[in-house]
This record gives sequence, structure tokens and C-alpha cells, in this order.
Amino acid sequence: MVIKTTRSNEAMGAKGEANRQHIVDVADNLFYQKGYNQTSFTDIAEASEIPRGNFYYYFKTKDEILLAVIEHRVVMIRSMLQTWDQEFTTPLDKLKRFAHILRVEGQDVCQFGCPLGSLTIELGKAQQELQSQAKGMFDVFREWLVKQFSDLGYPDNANHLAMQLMSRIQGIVVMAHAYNDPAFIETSANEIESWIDSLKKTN
Amino acid sequence: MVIKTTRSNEAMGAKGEANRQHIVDVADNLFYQKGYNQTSFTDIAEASEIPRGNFYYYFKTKDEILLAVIEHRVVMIRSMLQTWDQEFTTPLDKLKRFAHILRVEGQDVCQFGCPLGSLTIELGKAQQELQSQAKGMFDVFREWLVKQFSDLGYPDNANHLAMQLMSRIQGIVVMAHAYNDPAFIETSANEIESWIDSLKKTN
DNA sequence: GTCTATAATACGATAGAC
DNA sequence: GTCTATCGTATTATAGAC
Repeated sequence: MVIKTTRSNEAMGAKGEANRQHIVDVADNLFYQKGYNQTSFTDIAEASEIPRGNFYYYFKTKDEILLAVIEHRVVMIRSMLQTWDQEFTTPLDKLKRFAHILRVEGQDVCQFGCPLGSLTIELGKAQQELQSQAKGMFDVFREWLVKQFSDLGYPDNANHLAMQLMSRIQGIVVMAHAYNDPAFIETSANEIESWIDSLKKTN
Repeated sequence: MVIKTTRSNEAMGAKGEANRQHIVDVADNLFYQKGYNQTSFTDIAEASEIPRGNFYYYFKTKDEILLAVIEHRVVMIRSMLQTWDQEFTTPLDKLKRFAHILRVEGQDVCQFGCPLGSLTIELGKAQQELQSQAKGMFDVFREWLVKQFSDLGYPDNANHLAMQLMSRIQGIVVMAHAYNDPAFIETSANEIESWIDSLKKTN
């Protein structure tokens, strides 16, 4: 028996909620692998085995599906960061775990790029209202990184260091994706970790 | 009087050649500002004031327009690098001129991202045949950078240094685009230039 | 809540007159 | 070489039966 206490839509029961989440999950993958504008309702319908027409019961427009995907990603990112906060104690270890994403996601990244970066770039071209929503995913990471750099002893330029680290990782991903080069990711991940280590204060 | 000695199509006269080039120029801008898949024939027709149907006299498919745009960009890049080779003598100055692109293109980059990077990412999702063509634009830069790093005294890891420099610039562009932040470009350009200076060998 | 049928539009591409 | 008219398809979205 399934008992659900929270509902994102008052008129939606447990079954509907599960269907809605299934659509979001499938759309999340497809938007990453094919791009938002290149993913059709038919694509999502076939992958989710939910008829096209049903989508309009859960979402009024395609844009609303994207917003739900972004919200879902934000929740997943927050949850991941929370796990890291429990697994690692020092800011240095937490920062290195962040950089380690490169290796964990290396294969996907070479094929499809960064889920955050590629979506932001796509939307930034001509759908800037949606892009500013997607930017929220970067903000979650950035705010967490700012805290780590502050704790490490760089309270004054913590935000720039956070931007710098995210920027370096984005760049590595773009070039690794362009050249489909996993070795470049590996080498670059080592360099990033060395850089993080070099920020350790001895006093 | 216009005398043309080279023709990319045997059956095409001077007028046709000019029209063809005009289509390529307009498509180049639109593909950059709206993305390839989000740019329609109607968009190009309106911006160029050439009727939709005429395109098929010059190009068999939309993909062929993209290939012509990529070829055109490669030519422009080569020409730019040649100018730099004439304007600057030392590899250090040439590398710094490369990094200076960030400042020159700062405004466009904040709005639309990198013309090479954003196109490569878009095509990498589900049009990999086209992406491998777009990669050629990166290759022109990379091979030139490899020569500069070799001349600077790093013949063994010149290719990695080239990838590293391009990677850093791509990352800066992605974040500056995501946050629409020209100041981040300015600061980062200074950091890149300091890094290039630090590579100078004293012996 | 679920599903089918279909509207309304935009797309890339073709045919053929001039 | 130029231009118009149009085909066939794919798209998002709606209407309405169940």
C-alpha cells in the first residue's frame, strides 16, 4: 500500500503523482541526451510508454515539463551535496569530491556534455526566461562551493574561487565532449585536484 | 566591374556567388545567435531578403548550409591567425593575443556564448556527423596554439597546453554566458594572461 | 484519470513557371 | 538564376469520449 501525504497538485492522487514523476524522469534523460528543443512529446511518450495526450493532464505546456525537470534536478543536487557534507569533514575533501564528478560522469560527459552547462547554453540563445530558471541549478552548486572556500580560509574571494572552479570544470567538459576524449578528463581532473590542494593554508 | 576567377560551383556566375555568400553570412549570424536547429529557412530568408525557395539552388539541404558556414568560419579563423602571426613576433605575445579574444568578444559571448563551443555542444547531442565537421574549427586554433607552445619551449606537452588554454577559455565563456557577467570575463582574462606569462622560460 | 482523434501550425524540401 | 506555389511531415496543443 502506498500512502502519500504531499501532493504537488491537489487533484492528483498517488497514481497520477507517480506518472507525473515518471514523465519528469524520462524527460530529464532525453533533454540531456538530445537537447530540450530537439526532444519531442513523441520521444517522451515512447520512452515513458505514456500516451502523448496524457501529458497535458500533468503539464500545460512543454516549457512546464522543463521547469519540472529543472526543479527535480535542483532537488537531486541539494541531496547530493548533503550526502557529501556527511561523508567528508574538511572543506578541502569536499571540494575534491566536487571535482571528482569529472571522473564519475566522464563517459556521459564525453557523449552529451554537462547536463547543466549544455542546457544553459541551449536556452541562453533564444529562450532567456527559461535560461534564468536553469541558472538556478548552477546557483545551488555555487552557494555550496562559496561556503567551502570560506571555510578553507578565503571568505573574501570565495565567490570568485567558486566561479573559477566551476568555470574550469565546464571548460574541461566542453573540450572533452568536442574531442570525445576521456583521457583529457582524467588528466584535467588531476590538475584540478592539485590546484585545490595548493589552496590549503598551513597556518 | 566584378571579375571572379574562382567559383565554388561551375554553373554559378558572379551574381549567384554573391547571393550564395550572402546566405552563408546571414546563416552564420543566425546559427550563432539562435542555434542551428532553432534557425529556420524562413529566418534566413527574412534576414537575407532572399526567397526561401532560392536556397535550394545553392544548397541541397539545410545541413549543407551549415557545412558552408563551418567552412567559412574556418577560412576566417585561418585569416585571423595569419594576421596575428604578422602583428606579433614572440609566441608569448601571440598566445596573449589569443586570450585577448575574451575581451574583444566579451559582449557577444555573454549573450550568445562561444560560436565554436555552443555549436559543437548543440551538434554533439544527436548530430555527431555534423559535430565532427564543427570540430574542425577547434582544430585550426589548436594546431596554431600547439605551434606557439612548441616555440615557447614546450614541444613535448604543447598539445596538452593548447587543450588546457582552450578549455579554460571555454569554461569562462560558459559561466559568463550563464550569469551574463562581463566582469567575470575581464577578471578571468587577466588571470589567463598571468598564467601565460608564468610559462615564459628565462634560460 | 486515461486515452484517441484531430486541430493548427511550422518545418524542410520539391516542382515547375518564368 | 529567380521566384511561387505547394507537398508531406512533424510539431505542440486541444476536444471530448470513456
